Order: sequence, then C-alpha cells, then structure tokens
Amino acid sequence: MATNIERPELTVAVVQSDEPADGRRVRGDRTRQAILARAVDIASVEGLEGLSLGRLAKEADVSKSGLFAHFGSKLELQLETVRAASEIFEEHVWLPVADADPGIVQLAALMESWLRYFRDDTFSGGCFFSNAYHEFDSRPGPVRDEIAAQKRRWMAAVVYHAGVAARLAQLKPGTDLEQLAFEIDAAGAMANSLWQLERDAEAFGRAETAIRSRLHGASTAAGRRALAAAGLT
Amino acid sequence: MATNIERPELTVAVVQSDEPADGRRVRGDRTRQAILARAVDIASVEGLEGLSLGRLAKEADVSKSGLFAHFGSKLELQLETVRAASEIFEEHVWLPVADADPGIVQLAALMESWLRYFRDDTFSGGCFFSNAYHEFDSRPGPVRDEIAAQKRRWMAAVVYHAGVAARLAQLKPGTDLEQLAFEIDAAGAMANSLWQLERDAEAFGRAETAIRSRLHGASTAAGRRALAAAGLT
DNA sequence: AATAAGATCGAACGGTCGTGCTTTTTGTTT
DNA sequence: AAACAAAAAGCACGACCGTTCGATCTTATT
Repeated sequence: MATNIERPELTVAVVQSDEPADGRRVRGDRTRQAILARAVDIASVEGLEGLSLGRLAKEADVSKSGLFAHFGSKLELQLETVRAASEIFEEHVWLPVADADPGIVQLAALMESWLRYFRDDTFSGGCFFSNAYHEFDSRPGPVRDEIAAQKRRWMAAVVYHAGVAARLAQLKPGTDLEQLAFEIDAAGAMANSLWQLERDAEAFGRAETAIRSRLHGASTAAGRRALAAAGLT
Repeated sequence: MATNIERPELTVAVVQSDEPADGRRVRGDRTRQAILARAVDIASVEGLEGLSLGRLAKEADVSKSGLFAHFGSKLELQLETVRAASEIFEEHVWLPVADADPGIVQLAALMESWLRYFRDDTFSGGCFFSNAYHEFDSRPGPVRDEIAAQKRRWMAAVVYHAGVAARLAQLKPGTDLEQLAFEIDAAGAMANSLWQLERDAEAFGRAETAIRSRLHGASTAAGRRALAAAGLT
C-alpha cells in the first residue's frame, strides 16, 4: 500500500448545509434528521442489523410507514445512518483539532481528540464505527463498503498528518508512516474496547502512554520541541 | 488493576472429556456438539443475536423444536455457543504453544499463534470473540458477562507470561506488564480488524513488527538471547 | 418382551420483521 | 379560500422470530 499523502477532506461542513436553500423542503428534512439521529444512537447499541424500523419509528415518534417512505428500504436507511454517524464523528473528532499546528502536533491532538470522543460516550452504545466494523466485516454489500471506506478515510488521515510531520522534519527520516499509524490507531481502538466492555478508564491512560511513546520514539528533536511547545508532553 | 500472576488454566482439556464416561448419554451429546459447532460458525458471521434458531436448525439438520429442547432458551444457546467458541480458541491458540519455553519465548509464541489463528480464518466470520466483544459491549446480561470474562482471561494470560518473563529477568526491571500486554494485544486485534475488513495481509506483518518491537524494547540481554535462540527474531 | 426415559419431531402460538398500497393530514402557493 | 403536492399515517401482507406442547421414535434397563 502506497503512502497516502492526500489531504483528507471533511464532509461535515458540506453536508450540514444540505439543501436548506430557498426555504423549500424543510419539513421532511427535519424529521429525516431527527430519525437519523435516533437511528445512529440505536444502531450504536443494537448494531445496524439490529436496528429495526418498528423500534426506530416508535422512538422517533413517527409511523413505521412514514419512516419507511423516507428511505425506501432498510438498506438505504442503514447507509444513511452510516453517513449520519460519519458526520457526528467528524464533528467530534476532526473539527476540534482542525486549527491545530499542522504536523506532529495536529497528529497528537487528533489522537487525544479521538480518545476524548470515546470517553465522552458520544454514542450511547460506544463508538458507532468500532461496532460497525466488526458487525459487517464478513457481510459483503453496500453497507460494508461504506463502512470500510470510512475506516480507510480515517487511517489515511492519520497517515497524512504523519506525512506532514515527516516533511516538516519532525519525524526521523525513514520512519514507516503506515506502521506508525497502525500502532497508534491500534492503541486507541483497544482503549475503546476496554472502556466499552469493562468501563476501564485506565485504558485511556495506557493508550496515551502507548501513543506518546510511539510518537516520541519516531520524533526528531524538532518534533519533540513542537510537541512540548504545544503542551503535549 | 493489580498485576495478575495466576497461572491461566485451559478448560479445553477438561471440557473435551465432558461426560462421555460409561457410555451413557451419547446420542444427545453428539447432536448437541454438532449443533454448537454450526452455531459458533454462524454466530461468527451473523453475531450471537443474529444467530436464529430457524436457520441453525436448518443448517444442523434438526427440527427447530428438537434443537430448542437442547437449550431451553435462546439465551442458554448463546451462552453455550460462547463456551464452545472458547474451546476452539484455546485449542487453536493456546495448545500449540503450551510446551513452549516459559517466559518471553512462550509469550512471543503465543502472539504468533494468535496471529496465525486469525490468518487461518478459524471461524468463517473472523474471530468469534472480536465480533462478540463489540456486539455485546453495551448489552448487559449473562452473555456479555461470559464474553467479558473470556477477554479478562486472555489479557490475564498475556500478563501472566510477561510476569514469568520478568521473574526470569528476561524483561527490564520496572517494566509495566499491563502496559506491555495492552500494546501487543492492541496490535494483534488491529491486525484482525484490517484482515477481516480489507483482507489486508500486510496487517499481520505490521502487528508482528509492533509486537517484536515492544518485546525487544522491554527485554534484557537475556531476554533477547532467549528469543533469538528460539528463532523468534 | 415390557417399560421407562430421553431425544426428536410437527404444528401452532403471539409477535415482530421489512415492505407495499391507500388514505389522510399538512403546508405552501395561487 | 381553493388547489395542490409533499409528508405522514393507516392498514395489511407474508415471512420469520422465539417459544410451547403433545406425539412419536430410539435406546437402555428390566
């Protein structure tokens, strides 16, 4: 796999201003948003397959058929739910660090933001995507494709920030960016698992330790200075 | 969390010789085993909640009611399925390294065995437990408890082997065993995720690199010598 | 050969599933 | 106020869900 050096794009800003133009078509969109908000939350607990139209309709205070009319099929509802979850993810993980100092500082800030998003229980059933990855990892189809694409986007973004850091000489020459991304991503994901399964808050400390340790190990003096200046240990 | 230094016990050897004594009660047990074998496989794809009695009955070539009689409730079927999966896990991951040189060598061998178990697609839907952790991490109840217990047993075992290595002076004094276990476990779990979602075989290489790197970083000269002597890089 | 116990089955229960079709309500535009 | 399209509701469908029950078949013990 070649190192991805494209700048990752946020979709949230675009999607948020989706079609509210000239005041038309607002009623339907509002209920649709409300439905999807509940859908994401339910699916984070019950899974995308366990998300049922009947229950969703009840919790969103609409009739089952009215709800159904919005999406046309359960598959489409699932896809829309994944997209809605992506927006929430970007809003909570990406946006807070969008203005951080590019390079290793932004990378470290992103990981911290990610851990905070876990700890804050942004979705009531834990990270929507951690669950979805495992639910659909052996269920071919559009939903799986969408989820896999989301994971690729995430990994690519981590690698991108590492790449910026490398270009800024904040990382030792020859650093394997994909390997670095793999390891810090693994630590974060494991923290989420332990937090969700055991409510083990220590897991976040372990993840932070692991991530810092990887970043410091791969950093140049300039990189370490940048981290220190930003207050990131 | 205090460092667990208890020796982990394998249940597989015990359970395998479960009740075949004196030739009684064999017919029911055989079909029961066959049912559970299918159940584990289906659940690894569809999840424990997605595992339905109707489908399982069809695939196991028994009537739905006949199947049901074996377990009395879906909950009980799920619990038995988790236990059956535990046996398979122990058989494929633990047993192959049961005779390895205690300490860091056995620890490294265990991780390799674990990665091999992933790569071999032991269950058709990927690692049963990776899926189950995330499916039940926000569904309180006996199934979740059983699954969480299984995860604790695994982590405790990894820590145990690290503890043996520490006592043998194969690890640097002051090494945080839990932290070490956290990091190498995270790498393995991430490899499984990427393998399952993207069929990315490189992920295993990344996990091996990460694990070796952690073990070497924490090893004493004696530890590194033991690893080298065992051919584990 | 008779009996008892356990294993398996067939049919059915009340519910819920996802999905259509038809009707009513709602909001906007004339 | 009337007309109109969009949005939501009502209702029904076939399929499958987990579960129950009584009958049948298999096996081991008398």
